[in-house]
Amino acid sequence: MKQAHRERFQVKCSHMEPKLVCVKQAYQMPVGSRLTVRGWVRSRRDSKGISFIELNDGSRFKSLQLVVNEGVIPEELLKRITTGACIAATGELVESPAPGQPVELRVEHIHLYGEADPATYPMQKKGHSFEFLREIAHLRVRGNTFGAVFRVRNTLAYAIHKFFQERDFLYVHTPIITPSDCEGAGALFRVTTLDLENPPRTPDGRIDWSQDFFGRPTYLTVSGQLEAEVFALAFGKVYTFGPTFRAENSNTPRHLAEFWMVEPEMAFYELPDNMRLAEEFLKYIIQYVLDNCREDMEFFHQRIDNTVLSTLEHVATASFEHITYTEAIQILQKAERDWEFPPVWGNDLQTEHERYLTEEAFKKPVIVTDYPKEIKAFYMRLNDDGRTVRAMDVLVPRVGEIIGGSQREERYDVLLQRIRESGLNEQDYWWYLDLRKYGSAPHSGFGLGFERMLMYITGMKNIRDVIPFPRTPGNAEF
RNA sequence: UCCUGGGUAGCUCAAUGGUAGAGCGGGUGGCUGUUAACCACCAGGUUGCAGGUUCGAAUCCUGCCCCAGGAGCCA
Repeated sequence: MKQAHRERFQVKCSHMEPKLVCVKQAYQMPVGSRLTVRGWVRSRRDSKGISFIELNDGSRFKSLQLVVNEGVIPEELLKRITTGACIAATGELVESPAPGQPVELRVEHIHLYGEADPATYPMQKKGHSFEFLREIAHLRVRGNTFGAVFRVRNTLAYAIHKFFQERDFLYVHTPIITPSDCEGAGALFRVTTLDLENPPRTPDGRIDWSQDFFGRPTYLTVSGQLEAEVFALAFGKVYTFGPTFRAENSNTPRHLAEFWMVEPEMAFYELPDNMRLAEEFLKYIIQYVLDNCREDMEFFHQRIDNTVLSTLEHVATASFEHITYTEAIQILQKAERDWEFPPVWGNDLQTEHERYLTEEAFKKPVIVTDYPKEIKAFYMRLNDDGRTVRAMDVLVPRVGEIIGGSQREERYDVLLQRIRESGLNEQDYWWYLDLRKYGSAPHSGFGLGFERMLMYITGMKNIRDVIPFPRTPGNAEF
């Protein structure tokens, strides 16, 4: 009876209009459904009287196997369906007789949207080096690794918004173009409409920036923090999530000239509250990716870094280590190690020091707080000792500093003093100082490098492989 | 920017002063409900660029360009 019912159902199905679905949906459809899927061919394998096409549309890691029996489509068309080609396929979803996939599509019809000449199409079935794939960033996204990277990137971005929105944070869009050198350090990209071949000059021969578009020098932002503080002192809890630009000539696997940063800023938060939020935040977004990108994460675990799943599961549950800078220096000085730079109180922690702390001393994320004021930014709140500031750096294995933050200096006189000490022009910070003059409050915040987080989660070793089109010194292709 | 290593076929690499090769990919044919398929044959090169040394340079020397890793800067 049941069998007869199913046969009748399938006959009925075969007369139904095919349903247009993505590959991810196709795997969830009942056997017997008539479907149309569209995507890009990963590979074609021919046998006597039968061909197998792997079709991927980016909707999930796994491709859908299309089965083409001889004579169903013209031989001439089949030959043009090669790796990289874009097609639509219509057919019936059937159980697969072979291991490797639960279901497959028995093809009735194929439409070829766009061919991909196999003699010149650079993506091969076999693995390529990441260095080579960077040169073809417009095509690398069709491969397994970059498919997984950018699905995880999407999910991570969503998790970040979800975390803050669930906690009543306001998402604020801080400006991309700013007049201020926020950190007081670091090279900026200048924004100008002046004719660089023949710029207007002042009587003493200098470039006359007053004739520039904004009537003053402007730059691409290196941080939205100062503007986020404005919003924190009106909305309480806010965050920014946007592009950030650094013109440093950094050539490392951890630096980009254009990257994305998440910067929460909270009124009434002191440093311990800030630390608690950072830890809760990291655990939440890691757990969200583990729960929602299982298939992609298993790929990273198998092919990229076989410690990635266990590390993330550990981080999502273990508590972070908390130490002060002073304690960190003591630990480093006691360590039996030949340091290239011996740890000395007053000097910044070197990469080798940070890695020792997080990878060897504690083997988990470490939050280091209360750095000497000389090595941190002017806006960080001065401790009562007068020597240290309420800074915090979150260090994680392999990536190093993933979060940098602090409690902000909310006392007008102290902040003014720090601005002057740092050699900054206090007039440039008039509105920032005003925040301390009118209704000031203790407040804190931090910055998370989005791509660094993505490296940590995926195990990818180079930051240029977790952003769609990396901008680094000497490279702005695409 | 500094230090180190590298640049040879579409890709990944070999050839250590003496005829530029292999695997993969590509083409052709064969075989097979295939799974990074398999077998055979074929095509494929300004050895990063410019000079120099040498009878002879992928190989040695000089300069430049590009890539990667480490450092600094930082997220």
